[in-house]
Amino acid sequence: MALSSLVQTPWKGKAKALDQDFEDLDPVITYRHLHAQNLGVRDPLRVIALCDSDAFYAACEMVRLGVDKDTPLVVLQWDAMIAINYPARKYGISRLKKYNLKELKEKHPDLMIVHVATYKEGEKEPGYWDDVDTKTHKVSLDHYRRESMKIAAMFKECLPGCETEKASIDEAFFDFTKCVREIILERYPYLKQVPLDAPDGVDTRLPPPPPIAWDGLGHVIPVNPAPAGEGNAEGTPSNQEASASTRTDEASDPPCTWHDVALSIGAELINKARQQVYEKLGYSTSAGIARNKFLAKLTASYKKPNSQSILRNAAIPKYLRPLPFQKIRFLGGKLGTAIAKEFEASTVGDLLSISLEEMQRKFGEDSIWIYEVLRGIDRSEVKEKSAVNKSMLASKNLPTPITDASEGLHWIRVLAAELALRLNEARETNPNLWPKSIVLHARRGYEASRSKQAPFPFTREVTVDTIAAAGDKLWKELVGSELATKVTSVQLAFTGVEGAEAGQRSIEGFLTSAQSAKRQRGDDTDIRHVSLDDSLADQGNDIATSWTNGPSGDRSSDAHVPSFVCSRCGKKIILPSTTAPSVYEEGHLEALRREHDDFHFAQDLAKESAGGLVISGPSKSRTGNGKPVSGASKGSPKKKKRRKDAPENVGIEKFFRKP
DNA sequence: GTGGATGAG
DNA sequence: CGCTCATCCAC
Repeated sequence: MALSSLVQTPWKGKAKALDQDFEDLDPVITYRHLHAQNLGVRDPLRVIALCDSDAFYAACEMVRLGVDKDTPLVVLQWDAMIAINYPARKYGISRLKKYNLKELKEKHPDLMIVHVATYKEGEKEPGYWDDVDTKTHKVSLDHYRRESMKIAAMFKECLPGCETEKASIDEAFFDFTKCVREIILERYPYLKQVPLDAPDGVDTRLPPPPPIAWDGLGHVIPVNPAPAGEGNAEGTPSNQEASASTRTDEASDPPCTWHDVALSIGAELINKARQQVYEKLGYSTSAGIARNKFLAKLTASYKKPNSQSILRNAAIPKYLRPLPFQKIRFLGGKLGTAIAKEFEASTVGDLLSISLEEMQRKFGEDSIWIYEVLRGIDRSEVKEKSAVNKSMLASKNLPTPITDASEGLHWIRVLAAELALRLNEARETNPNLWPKSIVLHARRGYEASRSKQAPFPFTREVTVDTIAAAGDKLWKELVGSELATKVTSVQLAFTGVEGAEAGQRSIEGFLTSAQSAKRQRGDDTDIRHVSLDDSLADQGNDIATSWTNGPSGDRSSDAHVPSFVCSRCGKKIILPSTTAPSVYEEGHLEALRREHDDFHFAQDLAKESAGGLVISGPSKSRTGNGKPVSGASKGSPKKKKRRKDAPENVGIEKFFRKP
């Protein structure tokens, strides 16, 4: 019944109000809008894309194994399926169910079943083994992380000048607004000048846009979707990319706008990039193109795999209304559940009757974000993220809880080995990367997990031993002297991982100059060649650490107090005797010396860099644009506190423990 | 800075 | 499901 009132002819008269709940979907676009440089999130020609990799982990394994694209393949982690590629989904295999692998193989002889790579006791690097066992192995996701970086790099290469934000291991956002604007001006040069007879000067509405050839650009989500049960809804195979043209009520679609032109150009751009990624790297992807991030994300899932979809503004109302709102980013968790309960709602349409005031009364000031999102508005920006993750976590769940104290130390060592490998690999491209602190989490039975953390001093050579020693110390603080039993989960993490993020050349040039300067000085503070930890580092996960006296001269004349004198600053460095002796603490003097050396090294770096190299401090993410608060506090909603901005650059000394 | 909670994938 | 990552907040 309401249908007839919705099927109107919006292009008749002023093209306004496509739907009374959704304003702002057909704004007047003027020459001023087109020529403006920084309209940001309010730009009426904004174009955002979200691209994600189809069944990413499974795709990684397919590429690694070089199998045909139609090969059904699943990825296991112990006996759970963590990825199922699309060919395998045709067998009805789903993520949740547990499978008897024998039966599964018998039923589908061509199904490839791959277990993720694992670290194995005694092996230095993760690998693919036949005898995976959760009691002795630890999962490694390194391969996926590396492939993810390759894909991200290729997207950036294919899309120069586009803002990109890697949102997770398998997806990224792109802001095409700027490049699209340039292309529009190139293709339609008559828009460069405001016509002399324009009634309102730069504020004159743009002339009608040219017709859009959607062919090959993806699925254009229909403005008036076919009723459920007929037509090609999701899942129906279709070779045609744009499917709207077969419908009889096509005529009721409103005419295209300049924003639709912009979307179609965005679709061209992402399409080319996706093709490159597929051809060069072998990964199929799905993309969504829309006016903002949350809609782009939603749109990407319209048709998968290996496809892309476009959501015109005009299609937003009917696309959103029936959508279960808990599918929207940030409404999938407790907040979404609370909203569903509070208003007895399940779809976006159910919530459109809730006024902003009521929403805010129940869920706080910030829920204006929710109010807007339900109406297709999202002001969050596509923000370039640092290439390096700020934290690095290695964790292990223990199916059989720890019964012996030594087991905890064993797992810490395995986790430390992984962290060492990962940090050092990251340092290959970002040499002076370091974590501000190290954190150990442990959980007993089903209790909440507890954690302890400590600063992690800068050292150029990060070894298993350095990390394990720090981990062991935290372990003692965490579980104390009481017997470590019933521990069901151990996590070791680096946090505050950062370093120089300036251009690669400047970093390298800088390092070599610093090092050659050092060589010229004839400094002998570099003791890496006699480092105890270095000799141990080659032994993989071996725990054995027998105490050997350092090379002669390592100790001062005082035989009772382990110490040394720095040749650069003359300072006597004494090993603090605050902790009880332990096999894991025997390398401490060496560690201290290296640390002290690294202190000088970094000071040199800081001095010589003066303007060249930027050591970035923690940069605050601004929250003034209506973004959701992801870490919502439980209980009654709190008002958001505006925190003061931290200074952009933090002195390098902050990151060092004073020697 | 520390430790916990929430959310996404 | 197990393993990650990020961000926020009270302390």
